[in-house]
Amino acid sequence: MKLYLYNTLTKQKEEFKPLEGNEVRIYTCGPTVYNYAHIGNFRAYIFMDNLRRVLKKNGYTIKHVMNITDVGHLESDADEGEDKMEKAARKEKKNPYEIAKFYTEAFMQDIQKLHIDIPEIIAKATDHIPEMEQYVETLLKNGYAYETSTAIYFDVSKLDKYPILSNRKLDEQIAGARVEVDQEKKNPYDFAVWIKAPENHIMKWESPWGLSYPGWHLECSAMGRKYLGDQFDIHTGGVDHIPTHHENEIAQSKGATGKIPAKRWMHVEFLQVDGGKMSKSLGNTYTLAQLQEKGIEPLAYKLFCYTAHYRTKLNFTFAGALSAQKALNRLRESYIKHKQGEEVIEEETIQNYQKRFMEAVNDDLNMPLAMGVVWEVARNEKKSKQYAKLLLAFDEILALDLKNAGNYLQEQKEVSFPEEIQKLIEERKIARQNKNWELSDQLRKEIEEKGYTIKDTKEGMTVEKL
RNA sequence: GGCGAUAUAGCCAAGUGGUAAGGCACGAGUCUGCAAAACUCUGAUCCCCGGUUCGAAUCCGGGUGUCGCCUCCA
Repeated sequence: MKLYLYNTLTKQKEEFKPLEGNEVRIYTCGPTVYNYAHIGNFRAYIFMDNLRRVLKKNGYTIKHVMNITDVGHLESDADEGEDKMEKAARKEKKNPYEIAKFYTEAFMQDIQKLHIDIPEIIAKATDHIPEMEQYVETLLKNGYAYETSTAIYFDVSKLDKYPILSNRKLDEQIAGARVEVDQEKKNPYDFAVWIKAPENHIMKWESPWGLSYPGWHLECSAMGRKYLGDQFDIHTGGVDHIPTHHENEIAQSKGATGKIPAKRWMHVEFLQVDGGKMSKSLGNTYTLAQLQEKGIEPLAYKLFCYTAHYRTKLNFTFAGALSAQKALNRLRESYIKHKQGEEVIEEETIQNYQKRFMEAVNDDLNMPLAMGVVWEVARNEKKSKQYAKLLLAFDEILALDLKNAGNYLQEQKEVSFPEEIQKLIEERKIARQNKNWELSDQLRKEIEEKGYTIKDTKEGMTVEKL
């Protein structure tokens, strides 16, 4: 079956073929570890995981690099402002390395909660300073960079075309630019690849240009090249990377190797919150922990992401996430029922579902369409072990940990109750045995008012915390 | 101001020329002492105007609305 993926570079879906053999080389722009990652960030990593899994399902092997930015990401693309790492360090009164370590670990834990596979290679920027330094030297040697009193700048005027990912017209942009242009820059859009460290800068390294630190774009170029070569298959990131970060990565690569580093560029659209933009100032950059506090599992958030295609904006609301949570539990229950089912389904029917599912995910990762197939199988009135198995096969891509569905449902039921509630439950059991419905209903009301929900089933009463 | 998206039932969202997937919510029914849960059933002609076509949600032109980017963010 053919696999189609959209390419930002050509603005169209293209049939996917690896550059070399059966191996797909991917680079993903990872987190800047100066704070907890928020659900918007995770939309991008869920996408990354979907991509990996779809490629694997199509029989490819993967060599995937994700960077951890622990230095050099300034507050502004205009090469000014503080380094984010140092700013966070000052705020938390720690050193930048402690900050990086702490938030990298937090990030990795969140990734695991979401059942996102960790890429084969995790590359920390601070572990690759020599490679970056070398990259700068290459750029200088090739005539694509120049030194000023404050930095080494990339000279965009040396390129045949800049920018190439977006349609910005630079002249018009400059007129409205709100940033001061560094007088030493040759062109307003030249960007710093290597920055000379001011006195009070904490993270800095000895180099031919004095104590300095790398520019943000440089790390991805240098590490991508080190692990994946001059040109690799796919480069992923968020749409916000298009106009600056990826544009500049391409510029750097053209300067150093003469090539565009990736054949294909894939970008995830933004997550919005309550119909508008997500930002720290609005206080709506929720973390996974904050979702969990409201009873939304990380995997429910993942399922929520599957309601929209990755190239469209997705509007997050708590109501929407809550319904995803319900849907997730329902999916788990459906799976369990199929697992216990005895119906025999024709192999052709199974294969047909399989085919429709694969066609959906192979069409530029159309998860909403794929979920349509998943639900058809899950809610099929014929309960069959074959369907259970099929759902597990789908889950190799969805990664909702369906095989442990029973455990999740069990956990939700096995919360321990305070003594007070326990007592009410027992009283109600007795009332029901005596068919004292009035008392039973009254007790149920009491229990529900204290935040629990009761279900009377054939097997007995179950109580869950809301 | 420039650039770019998008507009499908109450909400989320597939569908890119042939009589509108799916999820959530609502309503009805089955079940239940009652309820909840579960299960079954039920709903839209696709922002507006014009054009192309035997035929358009789907193509073209023009409006309008919303959102994003151009400044840090995935």
